[in-house]
Amino acid sequence: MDDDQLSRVFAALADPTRRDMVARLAVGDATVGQLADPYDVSVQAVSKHIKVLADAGLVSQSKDAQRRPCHLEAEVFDLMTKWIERYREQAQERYARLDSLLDEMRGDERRTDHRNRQQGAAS
Amino acid sequence: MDDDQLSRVFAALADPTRRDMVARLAVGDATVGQLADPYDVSVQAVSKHIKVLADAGLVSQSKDAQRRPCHLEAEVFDLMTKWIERYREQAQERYARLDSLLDEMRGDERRTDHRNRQQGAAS
DNA sequence: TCAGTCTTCAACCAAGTGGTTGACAACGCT
DNA sequence: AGCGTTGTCAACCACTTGGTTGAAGACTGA
Repeated sequence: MDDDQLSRVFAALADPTRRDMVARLAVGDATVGQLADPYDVSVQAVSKHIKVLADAGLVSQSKDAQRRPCHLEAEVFDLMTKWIERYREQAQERYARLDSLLDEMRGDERRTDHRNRQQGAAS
Repeated sequence: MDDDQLSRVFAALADPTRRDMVARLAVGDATVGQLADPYDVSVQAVSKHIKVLADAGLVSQSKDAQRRPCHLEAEVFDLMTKWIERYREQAQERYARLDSLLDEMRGDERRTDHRNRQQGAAS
């Protein structure tokens, strides 16, 4: 199921430390130790983070003696982008359609009224 | 600051049920009850899910008597897309740069740290 | 072979998450 | 006023998660 991977990818990127690592890896490959360096957490914790990223398919690891260089897999990003774009466009399209519809009937009551939304929690 | 919201957005979309709701809301606004209908979980659970989506800024709620119609906020998707695109492009760019570089020096070993990956195991 | 380096595995812990049920606030309808 | 509807809040529970420490596997180098 593709859905499952999508969940893993989103979950993986929900953590700021892991997003940071992705940013670091976008610059170039790095070993676990090199990735762990900037943070003051244990190497084991970083190793776990990498495992999460790898399970999501965002990162792959190769072997270099004891080292395990991490490499960013760019393709998986497409999976996300596709999902996002799909619903963003759909929503915006609907928005536009609605605008013209409201423009037409101006004052008629449809059972869906957008427009008067009011964000509750804004800090 | 912004980083925090990005975390919330990714975390919100890591749940398949919530992604499903976003898909549903992309078609048109819906009340909590309408959103809860397709799933066999309690309305309270759905209410919680919506709260998560709302906290992430993906959804807003308006008032219609007792009802709380949910509305998809398309703008926040851009935040994600921007983040994703940034690192995807960066990684792909690096990839291309590396390819031509390797093509040039074919076997020469540079001491520029991030160049020495072994990349033995591709899928 | 033996010490040192790099990484992962295993067990554990505090905090967070998705689910439940019960209570209740807010509202429309008789 | 009283009832049914809609949604949220609060407390609780099982499970996951991000962190820790300790041990061990895999490899290099003397």
